Amino acid sequence: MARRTKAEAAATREALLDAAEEMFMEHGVARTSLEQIARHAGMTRGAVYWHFKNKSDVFHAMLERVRMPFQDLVDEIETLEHDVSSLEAIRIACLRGFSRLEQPRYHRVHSILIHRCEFFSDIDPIAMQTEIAEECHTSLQEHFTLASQKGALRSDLSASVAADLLHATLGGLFHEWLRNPERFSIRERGETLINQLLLLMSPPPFSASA
Amino acid sequence: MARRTKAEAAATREALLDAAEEMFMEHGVARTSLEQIARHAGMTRGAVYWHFKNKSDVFHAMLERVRMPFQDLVDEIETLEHDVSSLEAIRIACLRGFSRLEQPRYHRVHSILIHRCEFFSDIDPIAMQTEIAEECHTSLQEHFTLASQKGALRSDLSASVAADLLHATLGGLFHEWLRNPERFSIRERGETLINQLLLLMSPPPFSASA
DNA sequence: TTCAACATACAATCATGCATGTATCAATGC
DNA sequence: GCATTGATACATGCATGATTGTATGTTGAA
Repeated sequence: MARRTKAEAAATREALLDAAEEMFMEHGVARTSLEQIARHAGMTRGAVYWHFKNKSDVFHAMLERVRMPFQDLVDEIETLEHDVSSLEAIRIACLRGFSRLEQPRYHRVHSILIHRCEFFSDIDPIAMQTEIAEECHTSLQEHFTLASQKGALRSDLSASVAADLLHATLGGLFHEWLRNPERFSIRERGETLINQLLLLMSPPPFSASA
Repeated sequence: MARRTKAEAAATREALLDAAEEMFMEHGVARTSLEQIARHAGMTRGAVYWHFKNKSDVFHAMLERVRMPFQDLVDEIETLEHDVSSLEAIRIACLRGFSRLEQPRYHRVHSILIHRCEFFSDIDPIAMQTEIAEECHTSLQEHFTLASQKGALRSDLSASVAADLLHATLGGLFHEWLRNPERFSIRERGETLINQLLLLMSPPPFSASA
């Protein structure tokens, strides 16, 4: 085989990334060779080196296919429905996030990023995780601050601590689920936990808060 | 050099494990060769292959040096001080755990387990993480059940959900800290979060609970 | 006819496992 | 008390296999 049409070339690129996903997932990034990826996609290493610089480049490209900033999830909701409270927006954004995570591709790539790769050459998964976490944390911070100003938080709970708490809970749930996704649905347990936590954070129904 | 005394041999074994810790931490498990470990300990691969079967064996031995079941932390407290409430025991156990994590060796080994190793040959870090997490979760479950029976929980909060919540929070905090340990003290932020969360979980001071 | 999109071939680098050395400690015999 | 001996605690050397990067083919589309 040789020169294909542009569309075909793009298709093999995607196929290579699909293959990389599956092999990374199954054997880990370090123990997956470019040969394995190529063969699993029905190609040779030549194709890989044509489309990508090296393994790191494949990895980056793979990650690029799944990005979901937390803020985007919130924005989406706020443009969709205008009159939701701050806490409710956060709540729904979390649920949306859970749903996305259960999609195979998102699930797999995050699992690879968290559990199946060490840093190698010019890739630093910790930095990537940090970036994702930070974006989420900042967004939570802002929305809890807003919620606090609106009196939607218990008076003995600061916006900052509330953000830290929810962020930690989300992170913990995320990791717990990624470790053994078949044990429970992150949508279901996630909803339970978030509902409960936000309920605990809300001001008591009949009590004058400061 | 050749045959040393037993004590000396044991010392080189420890030195090899120390070296392994540092190299794993710095370069990741997969990218660390036994040669590197040996050299960093001032030995050759001969010493490594004498004391250990292979890299997996080194890894296992390294992990064996840091074990801290959550239940042990609780037991320790309950034998130390008798009349602490269930929630208070949980609280103190968490704080103890945070303190241990800040010790360099615990910190390093957990960081390696979480961030610096993929599965390889007969080692499955995910299974190990699961084991640790499960032990902690079970223990929390029991203690929250006890607390609930004693009326130490809000009436609208089940022991099961409470355990899940705290467990998720602990896990999230743990991962967040491990990612960037220099950003904050897990003891300090941990204490703040746990205090706040347990406070939210406690029954309101003047209100008849069912 | 040219160049994009691959396949193939090749050299070089490592890491691993084992086989084999070797020096010293410790026990034993005398 | 001392020589002998055997096993211990390593060091060294070698063969093997796996991967990587690149250089060089090859074919079909435009």
